[in-house]
Order: sequence, then structure tokens, then C-alpha cells
Amino acid sequence: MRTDRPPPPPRSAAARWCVLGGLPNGRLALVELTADGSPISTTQLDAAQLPELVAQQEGAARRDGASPPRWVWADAAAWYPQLLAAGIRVERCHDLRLVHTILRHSQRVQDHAPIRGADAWDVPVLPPVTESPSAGATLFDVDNGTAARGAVPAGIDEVLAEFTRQRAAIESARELSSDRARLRLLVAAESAGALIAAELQAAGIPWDVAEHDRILTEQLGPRPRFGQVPELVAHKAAQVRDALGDPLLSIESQPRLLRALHRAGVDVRSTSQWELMGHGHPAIAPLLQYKKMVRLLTANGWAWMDEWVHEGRYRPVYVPGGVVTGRWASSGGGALQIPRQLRPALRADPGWRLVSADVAQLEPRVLAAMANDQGMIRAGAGTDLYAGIVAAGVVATRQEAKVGVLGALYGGTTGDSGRIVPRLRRTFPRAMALVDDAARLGEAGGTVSTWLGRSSPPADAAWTSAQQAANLPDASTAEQERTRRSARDRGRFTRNFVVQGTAAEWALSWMAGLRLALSRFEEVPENQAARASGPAFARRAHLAFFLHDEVIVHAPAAEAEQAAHAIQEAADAAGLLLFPGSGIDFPLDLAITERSEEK
DNA sequence: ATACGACGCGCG
DNA sequence: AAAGCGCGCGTCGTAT
Repeated sequence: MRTDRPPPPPRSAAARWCVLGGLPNGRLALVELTADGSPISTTQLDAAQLPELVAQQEGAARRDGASPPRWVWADAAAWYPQLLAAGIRVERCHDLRLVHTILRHSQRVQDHAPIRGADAWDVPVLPPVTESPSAGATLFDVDNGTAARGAVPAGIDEVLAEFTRQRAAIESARELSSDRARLRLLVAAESAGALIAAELQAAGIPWDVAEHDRILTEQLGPRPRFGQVPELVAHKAAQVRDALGDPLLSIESQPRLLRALHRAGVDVRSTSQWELMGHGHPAIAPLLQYKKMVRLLTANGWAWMDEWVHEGRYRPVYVPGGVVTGRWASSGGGALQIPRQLRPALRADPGWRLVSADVAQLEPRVLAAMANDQGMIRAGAGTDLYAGIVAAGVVATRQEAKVGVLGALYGGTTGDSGRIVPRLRRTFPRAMALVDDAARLGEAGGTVSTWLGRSSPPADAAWTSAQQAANLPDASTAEQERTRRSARDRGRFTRNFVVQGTAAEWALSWMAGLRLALSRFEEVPENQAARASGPAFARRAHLAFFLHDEVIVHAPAAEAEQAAHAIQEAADAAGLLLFPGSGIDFPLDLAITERSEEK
């Protein structure tokens, strides 16, 4: 006979890992392990009992002043949303899917064979969560040991086996030069990111549809009936057609627009705005305005609002580890591409505030710390690293400093950037050597790694054989030129990989620390909660938005100052955690507002 | 009908 | 001014 009572509380307080997986009979298994991986106990439970069991484990540890266990599961994106929907948060986890991807390639791992052999865990792209978590839905549809998402194995035996492989792979990293400690940090940070991504989606971004509609109406005209073009857009299109003398022109079609421009005597190679900008023809100004309007309408217009904003929350799907460098991607709704002109639609709930923070020049600061380039670290001592470079006498203006640094990070060789980069190479030799070495390795087909040990994907077989073929005496000049260009492309990728990837690691560490700090904030009474329909954790200050080097915390007004303080403290802590003793600063631009500001 | 690459443009 | 890196998404045009 089945019972809905939860299983008895776990006996041992010594459990460090709580491994979750499915059983062939459709129930769930919880296996507790000690720190060294020895099993303590196995509990069988029904899916419906899981939230309470997790809550018990988290709560018991907290009452004892101990760290809660680390939950080990195949894929946080498959397990965690349902827990959040039931009002349960966990403090820490180990996400086998994300960690597998890291360990599979990491050059810090000495023996890759076991991990690479477990190719059922190779899931290149995360399928988006299709349904928002809702309490009524079936919690876990565990069938044949595979979770509903079906992406990675979720049966308890497979989960335990992969966890064992992963711990062995991490242990195989060299202890010297702190490879192992950094890899552990990366694994923890990546897993924390998986929790944060699920929480961000559950909490949503507080979104003011009235303000959004006001912006759209101001720019495009009032919302038209379905299938109609907004008034100001139609008017602008008419101006363009008029100026080009082509009353039936389909402006959306690039080939036709290009031909119309040529007929009107505008000599452009493409219809992109930077190329149009230089021309004085009377069609150009309205065309550029038209493009802006159509972009706003199609990307973030009323249809977007209807689809993505509900009950005052925009809930995008974040994809942790979605970019090879370790950056997050997003899927659906374009969370990482919200145009700045719509920023005022981000608005705190009544009595709450948005606490926004972005890091000033994150990537160059990360580079300075990685390379231990004292000159560059000194240039970053103030709040503006570019101003510091000007003060060091390298260049005359902030703009030149910025163009030069971006050229160094991206591999710019032409124009202003190509002119300035050599000067940076003289002034900041260690920083430049780090990115130049990464580029040289990549050009030669090699692999590079971030500070914590995420490695770039290896050159594929076709690339390598093309490079080799171009070195043979019978290779044509065209072929040699093509492969040289391809080698330089790869060099620019690996050059940027080490910096972009390490910046992503810093940002994950920042958010992970901030998340823990915020979880200790006071809860407000339910009647002052941000949203009755929101998750329970949204009753206190919580993360609401993340964009590479920027976070927004949604906080009760009385706690906003404290939240701002926590954000800066977490940034300082992340700097010390990744780069102890380097002296690098990570200053933030902080603002407490009711409404996010257009910049 | 559907798939896919190119293009253009939004974000860092 | 863009360039030089990493993305997602809407549209068009062509291939299937």
C-alpha cells in the first residue's frame, strides 16, 4: 500500500552528498554519501514526496549550523524547477550534465578516457524547459530511469557511476599550480549557475507592460489591429518609397532594397546601417529610422509582450553553459538582447526597488589579473580602467584606450585598433603576451584554457587536414590563403576564449556568492510580497536579471541599500577567490531605482 | 510545406 | 565609424 507520508528523516548528519536518481519501478532513489563517496544510506520515495524530503535535509543542516548537503543530480534544469514550484530551494548542487561537458575537454584532467567513454552524457545543447513550473503538473515523470527531458541518463545507477567518474577526473588534476582547486571551484560555480538560472526563470523580471506599451506607441504609433502595420511605421515606409521613387518597393527584401538604392544612385554594397550611414541621399535618414522601428516591432513589439510577459513578469529561459566559452545563452524571448530603449519597462513592484550593478570593464580586469600584469592592474585601480590607461600615458583619449583594449581582446589588426595595440604591447607586456600566446596556440590548432580550467574545443579533423594540405607543395595559392585566414580566425577565437571564459567564471562566482548572501536576508510578510503568484523565495531580496557582467536584484525598498552592499561584497569576494593576492579590483556601477534606466 | 544559410541587428 | 570576439532571433530567398 502506498503512503503519502514522506520517508523518515535521514539518520546521518555526516552526509555530504545527496544523490538523486530514478528507479526502474518509477520511484526515486536518494543515496547519501560521505565526503569521500562512501554510501551511508539509500531511501526510496515517490516523486511527490521529494520536496518535503529536500526541505528536511536543507532545514536540518541549517538548524545545526552545518552546511546543507550538495545535491547531485543529472540535470538541475530537469529537477529544480519543480522543487522551486513547491517552494523549496537548495543551497548547493552538482550538475552532472554541465560538469560532464567541462571535464570532457578540460586540459586539467589527466585521464579523460572514462568521462569520454560515457558518451550518453554528451548533450551539446540543452533543450529548453517547455512548460513553466506549475504546482499541478506531474512532478517527475521518471520512466525507465530517464527523466522527462530525456536528455541525459537519470537512473540512479547511471547517476552514481557518472558521479564517481567525475570525482576521479577532478582528483586527477594536478595539485601543484592549484589546477585541482580551480577545477573544483569551476564545478561548484557552474552548478550554482544551474540553480541560479532556474531561480531567475521562476522569479522572472518585473516588467511594466503599460510602460512597454507607452514606448511602443510613442515610437511606432498605437497598437494596430492584428495583421496591420502600426501607423508611424507605415508612414515611415511611405517616406522611404517616396524618396526612392519606387511606390511599391518591399523594403524588407534586401535584394530589392539594394537594387532600389542603386537605381536612386546610392552606391552601397549592402543595406546594413553602418554602410548606409555615410550617404546623404534623402532616402537614407527615413530608411535608417524605418529599420529601427521595424526591429523594435518584430523583436520586442506587442506580439513579444503577449507571448513572454505574464502577471507582470518576463520569464526568459536561461541556458547555463550555452556558449563554448562558458557564458550563458538564452532560449526564447531573447533575454540577453533586451534593447536598451526598453529598459524603463523593467520596473520594481510597489514598495520594492531594482538594485542594478554592472562591472566596469570586466574582461580587461580579468586579463590583467590572469597575466599578473602590474601595470594594467594599476591602471584599473580607479573605477575606470580606460582612464587609468590614459593616465599611464599610453594613449591620449579614453576612446583610444577602449578601442585598443578591445582590439587586444578580439584580435583587431586594422584601423585605429591595429594602430594602438602595439603601444599596449609595450606598456602591458604580460597581459598582451597572455592573449598573443593564446592566439598563437589556436592558430597552430592547439587548445587553450580559462583560469579555472575550461578548455576550448579541439580543432576538428577537417580543419586540421585542411591546414596540413595547405602546407604541401602542390597547394594552390588560393588554398593557402584560405587556410591561413581560417587559422587566423581560430587564433582570434582562442585569444578571446581565455578572457571571455574567465570573465564568465568570475561572473558565476560573483552571482553564487551574492545568491547565498541574499538567501540570508529577511523575508517580508506575505502581504508585502512582490507577487503573490511568485515563488516563495521572491518574498525576500532576490536576483531578477543577469547579463554577462551585470545583475539586477529585486529588493524590498528597506533592504535595497543592504542588497547593494551585498552585491559589491560579492564582487570583492569573487575577485579574491579567483585571483588571491593579485590586487585587482572589480568596481561596480551601482544604482537603486524603481525603474531601470535607459543608458 | 519545411529546412537552412545569409543577412541584419539587438546584447555583452 | 567599424573593426576584432561571443551569442539569439526575425526575415528573406532558395533548396528540398
